[in-house]
Amino acid sequence: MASRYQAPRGTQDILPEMQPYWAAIQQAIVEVTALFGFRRIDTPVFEAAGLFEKGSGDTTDIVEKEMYTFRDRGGEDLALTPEGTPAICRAYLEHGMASWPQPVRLYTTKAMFRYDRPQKGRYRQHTQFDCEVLGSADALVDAEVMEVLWTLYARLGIRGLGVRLNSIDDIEPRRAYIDRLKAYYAPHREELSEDSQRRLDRNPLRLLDSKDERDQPFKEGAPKLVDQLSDAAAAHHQVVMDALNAAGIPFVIDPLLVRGLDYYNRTVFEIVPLEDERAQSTIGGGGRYDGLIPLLGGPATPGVGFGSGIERIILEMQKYEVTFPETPSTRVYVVHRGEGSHRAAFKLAGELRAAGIPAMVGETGRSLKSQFRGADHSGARYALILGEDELARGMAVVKDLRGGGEQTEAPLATVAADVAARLRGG
RNA sequence: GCGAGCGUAGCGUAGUGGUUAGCGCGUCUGGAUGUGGCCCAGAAGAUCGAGGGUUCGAUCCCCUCCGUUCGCCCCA
Repeated sequence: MASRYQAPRGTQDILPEMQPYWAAIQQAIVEVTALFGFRRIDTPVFEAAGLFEKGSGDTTDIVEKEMYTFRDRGGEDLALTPEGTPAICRAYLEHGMASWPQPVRLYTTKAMFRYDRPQKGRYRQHTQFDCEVLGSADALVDAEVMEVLWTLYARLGIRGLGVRLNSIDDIEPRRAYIDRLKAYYAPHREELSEDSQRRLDRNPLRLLDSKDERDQPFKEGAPKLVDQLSDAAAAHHQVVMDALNAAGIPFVIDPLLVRGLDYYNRTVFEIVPLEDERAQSTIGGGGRYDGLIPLLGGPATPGVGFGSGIERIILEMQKYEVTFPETPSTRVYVVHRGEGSHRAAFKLAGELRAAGIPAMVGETGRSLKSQFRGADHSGARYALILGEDELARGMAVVKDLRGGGEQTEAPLATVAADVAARLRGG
């Protein structure tokens, strides 16, 4: 270990070689959101802890087990943002966006923090692309946000994805369903796994999602929410499916898809790599949350949106061997040697940059050989040589680093313009 | 939070209960004193993840911790 310090568990440095992925994704996000009429918003890295306790649900894993909370010097209870939706809803209310033309379409990319056991594709700090549409109850919008993600992934060269879709009805009818579900499982409580016994009390919908052997016998006979939706939710669900079909987005209904946040109603979805056994491979997921803004103290305002993890998007891109050509770190490399050459080299590099040409100067005092190696590694097209001889004559040598390395001379006063012209000419 | 695997220079790796822990890539320097990419040579770079224990002696055995990977939970 090179240092006694290392990046905190579950965090990572994004090194220069990985930056092209981030830049490409950022660029694609800008373009795709523009196609759908979204506007960017940025919210703070931390918020009042209560926003998530109230909004996300204080019995959800994200809030109960994974939230980074702290009390600041003024005694405020704050939390590093664990998920984006409540923060954007808070901003919607705070800035009176209800008086904007509805619906309001917002997106952001920002760091999210969850205190969880790290694995590949699961980090304590990860970056999420988030889209939210506030003020529309239209089922078409549910399909539309899925299409945003679908379009983005396609642009980035990710293939082999599928949408898992479900409807978990509205709050009231869901309550009735949960009662039926509990009634179904109650007689078998003792036969269930410990996890599922806990779920029976805390989050019964999760029972259907159990992977434990002991729970399997009961899953089949359990009532499925999606099969007995309220009329309104069923109609909504049908429109979502129709729209997805119309858009040519393949999906499967997954009656077991529940998602871990309390505020969802009706549509929930995840986008997953089809042939991936990994537990944490979901690259995007979201749903409708008509009850969230009222929960935060706002007026009845429907909403739908999603989050998608940039780190996981990159893993998928790498799986499909999406790569980026190495970009040269400079165009012109100024090699210099001898008494006072550093002044001329520095001045020349400045002239080049003023002309819009990336330029670097070799390390003072290093051998020409070493400086030329640096020029080679930099990917520069031209090396300019300022040695004792050249300076004495007021000249600079221009060496073409491509091909045979042919050299010509030009006056110091005009060499920058000369090289600029040659670069423009190709 | 639970279970399991892994942890040797920047990266990839070899190796052994006991003299200076090897190799490749990369980095730096040089190849008669002003020139890159190939080649050659040399150098730097590792308290063998950290701490403790067993032992005459541990990188190699045991424990704890840290990190990472896989599964569970959950999620992006």
